[in-house]
Amino acid sequence: MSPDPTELAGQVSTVLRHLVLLLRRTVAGQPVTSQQYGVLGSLEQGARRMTELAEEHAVQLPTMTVQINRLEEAGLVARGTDPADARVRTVELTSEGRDRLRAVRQARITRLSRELSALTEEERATLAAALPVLAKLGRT
Amino acid sequence: MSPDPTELAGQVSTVLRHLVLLLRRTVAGQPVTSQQYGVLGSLEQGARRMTELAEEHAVQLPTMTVQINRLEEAGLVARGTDPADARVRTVELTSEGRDRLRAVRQARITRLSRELSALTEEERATLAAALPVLAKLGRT
DNA sequence: TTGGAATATTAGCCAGGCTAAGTTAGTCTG
DNA sequence: CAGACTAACTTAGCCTGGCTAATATTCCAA
Repeated sequence: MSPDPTELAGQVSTVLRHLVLLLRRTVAGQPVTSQQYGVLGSLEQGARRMTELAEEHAVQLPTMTVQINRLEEAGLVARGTDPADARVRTVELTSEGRDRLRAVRQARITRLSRELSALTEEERATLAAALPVLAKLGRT
Repeated sequence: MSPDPTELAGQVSTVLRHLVLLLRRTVAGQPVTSQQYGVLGSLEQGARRMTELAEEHAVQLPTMTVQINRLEEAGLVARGTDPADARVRTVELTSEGRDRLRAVRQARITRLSRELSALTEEERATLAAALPVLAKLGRT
């Protein structure tokens, strides 16, 4: 009813605050942290190089190095090399990493589904309609 | 068109990932961190006690103690006492803290407004309609 | 009046950011 | 083709922001 950008921005801020707190509660104490989960997700389609991962996660390269170190120690990913360029290190899922990714994703979707089941059909439709709009934000 | 909870959950996950990354980019390098901003926001209506703040931010008490220490050192909040109970410490905004809060909030809303202006009127309406639904999530 | 509960703080740990500096490998130029 | 620059990554050292466990203090109730 009131698509004035400034007023809407205030409302979005409020809801965002709610969602951020919700996420924090949801994420605490999982078998992988949400950052690790995100990185594992990036590897699902195959090996990636460090720079790609860092860029995709909006993080500096050294930060990603540390993340991958931890995932490697945990046996969830393995480093490799690029035969065409000896400078680049590749990273890929181990089978254990793939299993873990699947399990965590399943748990997340289950939890979210439960939340969404508590909504009415109409509310879900409203939410579904808004998703493409949310996906557009920040692409500017 | 497809408000099946499980399928919707998958889509929500994807969008959530996008929004989290967007937030991270947006928040980096601000004059106060987003946590500090959140705490300052909690103090806007007046003094609060430590336990209240910790609960509201879904954080353990020691974590809040450290946060408040930093904000106090920065001169943005001041600790006080409750005359009725000597165990409790209260926290309130200094005038500098209030100014800072206002400025950061203004900057955030401006940035968000700019994002939202790039959408069509219809997209904004769709988004506005979904906000109450998003606000309901996690209240289960 | 004493013992347990409530409120905070301190100390010490870990994850996850950052920059600066170092290493190794590719590339380009004179 | 040698030397310099660039690119890809890692290491080191710092900060924020979580956590638990241990400590003061203060309150309250038996």
